[in-house]
Amino acid sequence: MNDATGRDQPFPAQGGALLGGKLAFGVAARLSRYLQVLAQAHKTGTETISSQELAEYTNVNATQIRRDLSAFGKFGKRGVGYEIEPLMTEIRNILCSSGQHSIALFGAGNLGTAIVTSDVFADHGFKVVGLFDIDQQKVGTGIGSLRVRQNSELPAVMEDEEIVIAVLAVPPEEAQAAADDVVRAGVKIIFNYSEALLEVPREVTVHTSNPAVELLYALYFYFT
Amino acid sequence: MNDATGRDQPFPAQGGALLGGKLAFGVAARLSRYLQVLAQAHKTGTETISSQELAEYTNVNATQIRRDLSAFGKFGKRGVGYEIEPLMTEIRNILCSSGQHSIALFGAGNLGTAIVTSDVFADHGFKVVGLFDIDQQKVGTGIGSLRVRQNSELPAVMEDEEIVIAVLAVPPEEAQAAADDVVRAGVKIIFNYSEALLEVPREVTVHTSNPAVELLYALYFYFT
DNA sequence: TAGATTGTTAATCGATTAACAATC
DNA sequence: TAGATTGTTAATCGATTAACAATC
Repeated sequence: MNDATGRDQPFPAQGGALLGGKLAFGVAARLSRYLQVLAQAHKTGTETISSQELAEYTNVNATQIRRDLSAFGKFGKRGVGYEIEPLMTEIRNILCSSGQHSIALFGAGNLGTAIVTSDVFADHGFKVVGLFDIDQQKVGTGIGSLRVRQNSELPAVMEDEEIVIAVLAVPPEEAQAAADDVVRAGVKIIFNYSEALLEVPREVTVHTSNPAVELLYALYFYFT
Repeated sequence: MNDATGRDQPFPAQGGALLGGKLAFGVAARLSRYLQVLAQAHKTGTETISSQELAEYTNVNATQIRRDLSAFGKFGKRGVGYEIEPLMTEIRNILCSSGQHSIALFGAGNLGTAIVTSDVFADHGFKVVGLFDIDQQKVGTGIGSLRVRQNSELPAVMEDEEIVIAVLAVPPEEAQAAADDVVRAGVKIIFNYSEALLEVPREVTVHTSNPAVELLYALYFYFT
């Protein structure tokens, strides 16, 4: 069977989920969310989960979830659901994210400290390997097992570690300067916790954390 | 002209953006993101913005943006773009979010402190009116102009202030207990900064912050 | 077996995109 | 005017949903 592009596919074609072997944007985003829920359910000792339960936690329709997963194989058991651990492995393989990924964290203030001491990134194989701050008072001090470095030390750290991602936990007025530093050092993905708009070259991807934006439309649906 | 539902609409119907006077989910989400970018651009003193520029910052297609906006009126000037301040007012009206909204913040640790001292919520009219922690050592101390209270004081605070939103900035192992507290007090929207999965009644909406999820699929598109 | 849930189809709806006349 | 950008159309693609046979 051919997909809409008219070419034979290396994987079973399903409603355009795959474009020439590459996942469609939406599918990849949803698979990541499934993985997050699976990881948390796994922590609590749960062993199987149904598409219905996954749907409740991800706000993705249960049929959509079954359809997304069945594009890659028959991972479920009828009448039972999906085994969590094997499914996590499958999704990690599909997303090419089974390994460890090193990240550089900018900002050793309250937010940076909160990030370093939490598991939000660690749970998905992300490890903070460098912590940077422009405040000379903080440079040299330690947070957890990390020593705070100057921003200018990023290139040196990147000689030892392959760093593709930088997380900016700095005040909005410092965000652009930090972004410039990490772009210059060759980082390709920036996660921006500040509300500032960042100017970056086209090949660099910026993801901005936007709690207020999510609350705005949640409120809209609450009030109407 | 009728929309796909076959009923006359109180607003100009545009490709199903409006469902019986209520915005479609996707439209409301995008309008919120436009508002965030407009607010930041406004801060830097910019007065007009083109759909192309908005597209770069929101990762929404420029045609989509023009189409979303033109469903509510002709806000732009051909050859120039959109005036930022009036457009913000229009979008706030569409989203019914022109006023101030009070939020309760749980967790007076590093993350809670970072939130209270930043503008991410304040920029969109959200004001933290109550700060709560279960750590008795912290209760009574002050962060900014706020005094840390016991979780059990939430109902009392809600007698003075209408609080629809709670933000949970607590460790994952405390998140469910905090969620139970806020649900019991009648809060309808929870923003969860922890990675924990929360069990809440059907009428309560949970939004979970998921930086790692966004990085997972950003990495996928970087590696493929 | 009986109950539950997957895998899959088909139909509909919303999002995306290119293109371009209108007009500032 | 010339250049730029909106407002709008039309065509395509992906997401959503209900429904249900297959099967654990």
